[in-house]
Amino acid sequence: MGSRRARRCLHSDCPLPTAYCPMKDLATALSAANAAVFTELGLDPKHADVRRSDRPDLGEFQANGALAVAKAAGKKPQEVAQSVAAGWKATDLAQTPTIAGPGFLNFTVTPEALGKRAQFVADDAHAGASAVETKRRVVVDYGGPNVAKGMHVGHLRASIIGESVKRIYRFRGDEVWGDAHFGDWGFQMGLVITALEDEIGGFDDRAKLDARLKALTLDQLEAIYPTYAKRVKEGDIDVRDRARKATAALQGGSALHREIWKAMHDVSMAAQKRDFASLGVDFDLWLGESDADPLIPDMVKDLDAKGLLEDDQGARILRVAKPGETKKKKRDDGTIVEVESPDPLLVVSSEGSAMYGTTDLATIVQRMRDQKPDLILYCVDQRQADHFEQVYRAAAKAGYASREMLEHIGFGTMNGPDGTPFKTRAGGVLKLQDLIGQAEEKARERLRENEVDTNFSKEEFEDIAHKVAIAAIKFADLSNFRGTSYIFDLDRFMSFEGKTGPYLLYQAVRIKSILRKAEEQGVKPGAIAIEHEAERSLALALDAFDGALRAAYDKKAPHFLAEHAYNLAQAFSGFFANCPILQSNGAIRASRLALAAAALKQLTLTLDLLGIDVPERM
RNA sequence: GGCCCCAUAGCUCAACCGGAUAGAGCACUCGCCUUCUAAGCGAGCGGUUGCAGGUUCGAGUCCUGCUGGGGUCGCCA
Repeated sequence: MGSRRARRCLHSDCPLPTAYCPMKDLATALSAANAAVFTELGLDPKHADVRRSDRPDLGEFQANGALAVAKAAGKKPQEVAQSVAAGWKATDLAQTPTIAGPGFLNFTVTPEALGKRAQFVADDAHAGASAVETKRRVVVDYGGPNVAKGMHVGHLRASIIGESVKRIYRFRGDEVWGDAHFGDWGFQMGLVITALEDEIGGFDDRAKLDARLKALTLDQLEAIYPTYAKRVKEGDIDVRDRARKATAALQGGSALHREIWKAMHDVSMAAQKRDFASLGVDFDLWLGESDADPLIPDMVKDLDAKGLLEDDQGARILRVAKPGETKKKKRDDGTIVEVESPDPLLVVSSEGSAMYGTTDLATIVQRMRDQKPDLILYCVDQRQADHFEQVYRAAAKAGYASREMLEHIGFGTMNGPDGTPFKTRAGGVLKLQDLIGQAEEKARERLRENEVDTNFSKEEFEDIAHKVAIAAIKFADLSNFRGTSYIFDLDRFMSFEGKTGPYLLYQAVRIKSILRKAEEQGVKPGAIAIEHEAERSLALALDAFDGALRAAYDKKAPHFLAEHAYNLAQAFSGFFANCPILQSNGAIRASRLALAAAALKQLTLTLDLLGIDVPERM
């Protein structure tokens, strides 16, 4: 099981399968069978889709295409539904559908089909998940740490969502590179270099500079940057101009500036790697904006040769608006003018330096050269949507990449209880490590209260606390649709009750405990048979994994998988409460044990796709 | 001011191509540990989907207008 060849469903082209092929999820199999009936009746099979029902009291699956088709065929929905129902042949998949309301078809699958499907999930290395039909090469750009800023809560979403998207794409068979894309090349670098210059009174004293660079820490960079950024923001022209010149010097190749930059880069990189590791986030490429820098001169020449650049107020710009695309814009003096929209991409600043759009464009060139991707996903704050639109259009105009293969996976902000972007009580930015620390402390408290099976070693205790903390933080984030902002409330996420990360870990750990005991008692899993209502619910939950995975993949939205993980955990919990495993005997015990093992495998896998690790005990 | 996003139960969030009685969790009320981890399970309570129109067999979902909130509008990223 598990090889690519073996994963192909032999019935995928079969018009009316005579036997249910468990490689397909039940909704897909029912849809195929229903489509065959539609075709036989001369109805458009695209309306034959069957999905999980909103009305479990009437059936487990539903098809409502009869209503849509009836309109096109000029028939009554009820009549269409009746002819479809009459056209259904009894198979081992489902019984003839029942008709309800204006023409809804309701299906109930057979216990045999459910058992076969659950058995497939149990035996399958991918726990019932399908692979993509055509593999693509995909770069996922996420995380976006900044050299001059430590990781704080603002980086959480980019890291958490991007990591999950990367895992989802890879799991379905694409070739995927995650790239951290460090913010290590823009104006900010000139700014911190200028700040350092002020601090040590110039760069003339070589020994002094060396000593300072040697002692440099990320904490210091973090302290310097906001101070100077604030000065510029508040109108300090002198600092701004010096920082711009320093930026241009760095990018122009000044050895001194590069040396200072490197010291800052290295100290920051080391600290960021620790933070990412603690979050369970890993990259295949630890590249940054600076790595695209060598490509910029040739790229600018190329853009120029293609006649795409224009001089404008001392800068060089690339227009990306199509004819007629304009917007009204309010100027500082209050007058309203009509300008092109989107704004042009600023390629070379009046100071001669590269802007972040320039770097992003050059990074596309770089990726097309090195990874040759079919798709590049940018997991970045929604507020940068306009910026990416500019860059993508510029890339398309220059012929570097098609517009379709560049996609911004935007997400909303993480807000505090007051609904504004998250701050600490003191009004500052909460560091990532402090946040994780707070979550871990809550986990420790709960672990101490629990007293179950508590002969944890110090190491295991800390490991569990960490895993619970990360699970709480990540699941809270990923259970919201990424596009909207959400309110960060650590107490709620760590409440250990309800729809939380810890709940999911708890369910997984309970299954592990049973499997350990089964092992000790020499009980082996056996053929799955679905009899009890709770077994049925669990099998249906296991079947739903692939649909959730495909939705998460297509929409680049991990919350579909978060939802699935919760549904599965709940279905297992109901099964656990109603269907004794080790207390039962014979074939029933073997079947239930196999179901439990399948649930654990799929739950662990789903959580892994969300970037969440499961401890052995808790 | 232009453009984009959002508004769903007291709170935090779901709802796939427009489908049936809009779902979860928290909070609140009640029941369940002699039984594989009670961080659990079951039941109840809770809704004019911001407002007003429109499209249609059918609208939380699509269209128009309005109200409220957020974001954004070239030399930061």
